[in-house]
Amino acid sequence: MPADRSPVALAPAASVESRGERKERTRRAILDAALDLCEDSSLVALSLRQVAKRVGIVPTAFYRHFDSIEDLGMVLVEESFVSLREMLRDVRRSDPEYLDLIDSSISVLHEHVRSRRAHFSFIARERVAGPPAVRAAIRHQLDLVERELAADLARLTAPAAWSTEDLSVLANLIVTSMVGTAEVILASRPEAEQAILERARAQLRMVIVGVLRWRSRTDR
Amino acid sequence: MPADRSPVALAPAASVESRGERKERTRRAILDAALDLCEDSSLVALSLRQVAKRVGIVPTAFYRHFDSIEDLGMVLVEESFVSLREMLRDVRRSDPEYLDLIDSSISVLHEHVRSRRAHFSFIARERVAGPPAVRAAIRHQLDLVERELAADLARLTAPAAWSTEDLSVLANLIVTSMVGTAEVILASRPEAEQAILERARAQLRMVIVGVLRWRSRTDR
DNA sequence: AGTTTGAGTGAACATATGTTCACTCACAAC
DNA sequence: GTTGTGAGTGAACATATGTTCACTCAAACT
Repeated sequence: MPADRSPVALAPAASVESRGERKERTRRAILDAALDLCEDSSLVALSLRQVAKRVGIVPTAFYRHFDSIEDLGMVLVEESFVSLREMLRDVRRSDPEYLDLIDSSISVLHEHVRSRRAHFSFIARERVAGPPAVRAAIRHQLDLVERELAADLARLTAPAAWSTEDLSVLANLIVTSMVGTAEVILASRPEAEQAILERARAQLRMVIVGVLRWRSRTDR
Repeated sequence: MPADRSPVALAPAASVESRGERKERTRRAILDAALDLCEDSSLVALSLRQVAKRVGIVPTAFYRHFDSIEDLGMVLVEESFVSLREMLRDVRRSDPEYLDLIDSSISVLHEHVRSRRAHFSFIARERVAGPPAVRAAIRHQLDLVERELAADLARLTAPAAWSTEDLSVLANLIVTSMVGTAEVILASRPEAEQAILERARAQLRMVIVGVLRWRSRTDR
């Protein structure tokens, strides 16, 4: 009875596959199952046996791929931040179709949150609720992102007008509101999504334009 | 052997107590134990037996007070928002000692997060990681707070300058950044706290002053 | 005084969990 | 063709979990 009524199982099974390919396939299946299962709880409430059952393997086989659920979690952090960085890459390439960089950023965010929903949900959730090591890893990654953004901003603004501290604060602000917006999008019912996006745009506009004008008027 | 090496147990045991007083005491002990235990995981990873052991009662006695852990969680939501509203009350009474309302708000936030740490931690965590019903309850409460803040802001600003939609967006922005700041304070090591507070102040100043000036310059 | 009530007990259950161990047996290397 | 490796198996374990049931026994009510 390997047939279990699980919506997310192993894989469509490629015709012929090498030993390594097979292993990679179940590894992916484990990661996907974990990502999916912890979406309505948390990594800390996820059991090894749950994911094994979902994947369609025996619990012990789990150990061939990961030492523990926490170990699995650390891999998911890496993976999720690959998704997040892909998003940042798209944000940086300012879409010429949009006049406003802020509006296009929200669109890109929305698009990526939709297509990589599980990853963004994972970051938002485990950032505050995950096992300590996972929490720390996520915070570290977010700090890195923040620093990169500060460097980007330094290139975009007049060097004299902004101190590195100011840039750092601004970068932190933007990253924080980005995470917040992602959370709101994730929590929103699909039909309310457009309204929420419009609101997010208005908010980001308020903040960024406000901060920029504030800064340009301040002497120090 | 009722003596268990648990740092948070039942209570110092009042001299003579009525039946109802006794019940209330263990009820409180259960709430406190749950609040404390789920701090480094989540409600979804909290077991009935854990809290029973911590309190020093037998697992079945738990049912005399709550139907389930989730039921307990709903009570903790109510309780935590009492703490949050106490903070808001203190924020509204703008401390005459401080010139700047923003600075004083951050101080009040800091003070309350310290004294009611478990409650704020609970809200921040379960908001995204709790059981669905708990998540929904927290979101609902935050929406209420947001609406009240919008009403406050309406009283504080020129009626013509701000549309209700704008006020709503601004209120949302302030609540969001309040939650974010609380999270940062909760996660910070004590010795870095002052620096973090200074940064939070700078950030809130940027945002609020920026938004205000932005708005006053906009015609529509 | 006698009776009722209900917080807390203790045993028992079915089930879920992490982890171990010896095993199979298809693929890869020789 | 023989051999070895290592992903996946299946049984077994000790322990943790939610929930039940019949119980105690002191405070509260009559």
